[in-house]
Amino acid sequence: MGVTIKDVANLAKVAPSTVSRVIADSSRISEKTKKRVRSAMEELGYHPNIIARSLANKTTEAIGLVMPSSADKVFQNPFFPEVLRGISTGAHEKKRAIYMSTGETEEEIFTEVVQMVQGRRVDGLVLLYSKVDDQILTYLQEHNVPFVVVGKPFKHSDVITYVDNDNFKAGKEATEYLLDLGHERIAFIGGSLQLVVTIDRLTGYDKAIQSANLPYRDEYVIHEEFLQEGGKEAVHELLTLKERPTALVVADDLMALGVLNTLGEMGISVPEDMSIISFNNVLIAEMARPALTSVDINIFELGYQAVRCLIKQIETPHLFAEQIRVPHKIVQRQSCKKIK
Amino acid sequence: MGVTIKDVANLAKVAPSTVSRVIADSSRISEKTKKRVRSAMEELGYHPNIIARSLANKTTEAIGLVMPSSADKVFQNPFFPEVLRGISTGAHEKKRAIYMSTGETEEEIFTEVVQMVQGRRVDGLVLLYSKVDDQILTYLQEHNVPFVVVGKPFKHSDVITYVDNDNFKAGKEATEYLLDLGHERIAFIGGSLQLVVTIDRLTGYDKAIQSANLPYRDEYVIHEEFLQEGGKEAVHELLTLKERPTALVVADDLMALGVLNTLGEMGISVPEDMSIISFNNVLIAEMARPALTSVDINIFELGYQAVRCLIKQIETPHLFAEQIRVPHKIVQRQSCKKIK
DNA sequence: CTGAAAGCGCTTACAG
DNA sequence: CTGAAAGCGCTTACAG
Repeated sequence: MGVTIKDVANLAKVAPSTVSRVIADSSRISEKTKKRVRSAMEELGYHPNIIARSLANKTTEAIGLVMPSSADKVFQNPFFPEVLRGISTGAHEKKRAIYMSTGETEEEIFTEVVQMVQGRRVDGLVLLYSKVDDQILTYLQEHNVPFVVVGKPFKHSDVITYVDNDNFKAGKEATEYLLDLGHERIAFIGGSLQLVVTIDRLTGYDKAIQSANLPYRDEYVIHEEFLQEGGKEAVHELLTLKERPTALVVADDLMALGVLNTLGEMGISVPEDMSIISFNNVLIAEMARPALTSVDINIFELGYQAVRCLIKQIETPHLFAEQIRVPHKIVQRQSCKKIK
Repeated sequence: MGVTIKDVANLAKVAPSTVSRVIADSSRISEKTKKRVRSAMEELGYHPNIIARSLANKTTEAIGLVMPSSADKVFQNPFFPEVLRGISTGAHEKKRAIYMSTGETEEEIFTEVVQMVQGRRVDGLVLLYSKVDDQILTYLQEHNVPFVVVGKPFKHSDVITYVDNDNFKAGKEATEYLLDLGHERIAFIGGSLQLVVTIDRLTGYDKAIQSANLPYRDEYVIHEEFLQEGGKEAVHELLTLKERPTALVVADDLMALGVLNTLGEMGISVPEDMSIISFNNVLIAEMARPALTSVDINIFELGYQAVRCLIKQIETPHLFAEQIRVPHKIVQRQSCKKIK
């Protein structure tokens, strides 16, 4: 192990700098020497040391991925592999490698990001979440590191590049869908209020309720984790109410699955006694019984576009921030019904 | 951006080498100067350049992940995020970062691996699959790169470190489970025969069939992709037979889901007309209707142990190869029934 | 079109 | 316990 540019230079009888230029396919080198150098590389089985190159020219051809904290839980939600699939596809097209953080707590992840950035391991980052007070985002902004966020930044969204659905509109449409079916007691089950996606969808829900001249009910808005367990908790809370809702907007399929199972255990049948519309439209939405009507948010595309934007930013400095809206679409299945 | 060891050295009035030793917390430096240097680092907001360190000491604190080809498809199977969760947890415990390949074809992935290795981007690799003729594995062996495989290597398994279930036994037990229910016409639906996991489970199936003195039927063994589509194809093949099987051993839950859906479409009910036992025990096994009896192979643990072994190998050279068996367990649900 | 030299930011024998 | 110097394997002005 250890064929270097020098060995190639010796064999090809040129200077190391020439070899370097051949690797970069510089137009200033004659075809003849290029050939000679290349065959020397071939003969020796030379492969460039990317680390050394990175140090010299300050570029890594790698992008970093920042997961939300509690990665452990994140991986349980099918959103993640799907967005990763989009990211991976985009990175592959642009010949970039992916570098992943593995921290569990917010603090650890912050440290990792600093190390990625200052350690010059990556040329830029994609944040796989967007939350209200994010020290990581602030850090990246301050240090002028190229980054893009999947989701809408809470603040300064006009100067930050991001890829997102129109979650306000999606939340509104989902709610209107239930309103159109005649429901008037509609509850909202979302994730943490720290997550911008929750805020946006909730705002859309509010708007729809308000436009329909229905009373706003505090007790109809629940926040839990984007996991089955979260859905379960939410149902328990809602069913203690005197005036139970007849329909639910659930901000995540996995959560909706928990809702469904818990309702089932309690003998409440969907969609007869309760209508449900959820978000993401991952495989489990289709598999659930009844199959879930769900808002398809095009997760793959979110990841794919995020990487494209990031690489554009890395390649052309001082680019203006770019905002990309990925369209959504309600996919109707069997979890909603007209109210009697 | 750009505080270096030199800046720190100047401020602390020591040599750069001393700063370096303080970073490494060398015992040869007095507490007094350590303190001085550390406060200088603090004051300047110093963070080590990991790339430079890697170049100097030839270590990266990162591990590489090699996906099976067609990563695009792999990400659709819930096996992947779960094994990644284990890997991420293990990597995090040992403070290693994860580097992911993004290639689509075998050729591309091979190139990426060579670049990771020769480019010194990673200290070692984990292969997330095991197949019959794997040039990547051969390459890593030849170049003495630390690596571990999730799954059993086809050849030289005694000198390669790997983490796997006892898939022979698991395949045998799954088949015996059906035999015990009185089934005699049992088919096997597996993945590509290039994958060792398929071979092992199939061999176990064969063994069980043989031990039960049942005839071996070529037409009862089908190979498809580990996707829903694969399950669908398999069912279409099996149902053309004159003597249809009454039970199926399916080597993957996602595939089993495809089987289930296709049988449903054809009006064949599970478990009344057909029993199914599958593998992996991911969420969809539990969600399927009927819920699938599935062999839990402890995917998280496969990933977690793989990383632990890898890091052990990296840290202690010339270690003997290690083989780890992760236990499996049949989880009974509603997809199997005694034959009438 | 090509080469000699400096530099990227660290680490690590070697010397004292 | 600390420092001066060489080196890790590249790239890139500068010079010719």
